[in-house]
Amino acid sequence: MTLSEENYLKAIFNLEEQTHKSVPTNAIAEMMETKASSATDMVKRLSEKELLKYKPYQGTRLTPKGKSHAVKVIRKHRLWETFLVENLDFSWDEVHEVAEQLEHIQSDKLIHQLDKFLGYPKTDPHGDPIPDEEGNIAKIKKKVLAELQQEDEGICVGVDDSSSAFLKYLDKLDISLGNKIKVIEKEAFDNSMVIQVEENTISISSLASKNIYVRKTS
Amino acid sequence: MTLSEENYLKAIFNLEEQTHKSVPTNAIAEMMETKASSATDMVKRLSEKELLKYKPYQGTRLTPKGKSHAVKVIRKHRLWETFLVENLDFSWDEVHEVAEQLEHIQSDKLIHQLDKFLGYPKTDPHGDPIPDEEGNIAKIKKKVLAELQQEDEGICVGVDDSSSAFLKYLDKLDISLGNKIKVIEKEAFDNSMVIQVEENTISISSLASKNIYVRKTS
DNA sequence: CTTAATTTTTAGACAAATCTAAAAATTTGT
DNA sequence: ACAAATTTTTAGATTTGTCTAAAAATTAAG
Ligand SMILES: [Mn+2]
Ligand SMILES: [Mn+2]
Ligand SMILES: [Mn+2]
Ligand SMILES: [Mn+2]
Repeated sequence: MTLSEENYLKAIFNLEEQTHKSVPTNAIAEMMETKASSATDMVKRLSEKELLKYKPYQGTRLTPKGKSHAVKVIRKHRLWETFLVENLDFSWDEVHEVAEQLEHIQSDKLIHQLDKFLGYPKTDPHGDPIPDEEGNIAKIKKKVLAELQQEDEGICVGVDDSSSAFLKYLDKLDISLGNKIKVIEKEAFDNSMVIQVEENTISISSLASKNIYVRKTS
Repeated sequence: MTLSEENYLKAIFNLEEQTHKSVPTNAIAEMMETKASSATDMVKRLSEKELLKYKPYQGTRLTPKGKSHAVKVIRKHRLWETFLVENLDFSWDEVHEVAEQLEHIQSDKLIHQLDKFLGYPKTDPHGDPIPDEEGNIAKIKKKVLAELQQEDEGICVGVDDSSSAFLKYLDKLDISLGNKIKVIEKEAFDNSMVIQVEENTISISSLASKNIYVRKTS
């Protein structure tokens, strides 16, 4: 399995998770930041290897074999991100690029031992669940902050957009995983919110509140 | 810089260190386990990028730029090997393959932080010096065990052959880095030796004793 | 239902890294 | 010195992954 094949597999897995429908070629190309013709070529190769089912013009779906491989790559990605933050003083907005490389290292022992070294973490630095050795992914109970009503309280458990720009913005507002968040006010006009994060009271836009996940506590 | 280019650079660096002469194409091909024609192609590409000087039929020598890059890859290789042994319970005969992949991960911060995390180790699990951030490689004072005379004593500081087979053999004999070794007897007939390693007395062949490095202490 | 817009595939080209087979240069042996 | 052996390079082919441009299929609109 080549690096490029693994990246496509991961992209297709994520797209399929979102819609639970067969994935259009253009969606793959967009996610991979490549051309549709390249995506077609790759999809044909992966189909040849029985990692996915592909019908021309009908899009693709991963086979169990393809899914299982994609999940392994995601497991590695999230374990490495955890290592970078926990042990090498990376911040959560710096880890993605490096994990994007590390996720392709081939060694069962390495990943097993890394998991052990980290103490079998359940989630990565962005709150995303780390698949276990058998490929099971725990479902994390979460709601978008934007859905909470005035006076509602929750704990920050993840982000939808984990781009460096958004994560840095959250750092500036002192919002991080595990923080207690309370909705003070919701502005109907633009859907912005005034929230209390631990001790601080701040205002955030609708765009931001739609990208923050919380576990409701009240 | 591609993975393959980095592997060639490292191979050429090592060959040049051995002989301090310009490196023949066949030697490169042999070390890379590839064909001479492939080595020629790659050497031309690296020459194009000014990482080495290549004159047809005359062999190649790395430029300072090429050397510096090779040393960076070696630094990464040895830091990762150290991490695997120190933190992930790998044994010294298991690390090479994985480090061979990890050495190509591109991130200055990663390698700087890994070095810090490990406590700035001076040598890797095979006793080889780890180049510092500026590319300086400490010279390790060492002698092959085979050169010691009867009654001489030393400390095991490295191995020449770090193949898995040889390292496992050393494990079986309980020889590891830092062990005190004393020459009890040298057999003129086949150059085998009887040595005392810490508390154990064992006999080793000439081939083995030529692949073990010691720092003489008496 | 037929045309227009969009999506997807095919055709052909290119760079990287490799190979085999053949040609060319260098080194060795007498 | 000259033929033979060895080393090295070239020529041409292959695989992976990508691209552009054009053709084909599907979907949307009037
Ligand atoms: Mn990746
Ligand atoms: Mn993540
Ligand atoms: Mn390598
Ligand atoms: Mn080593």
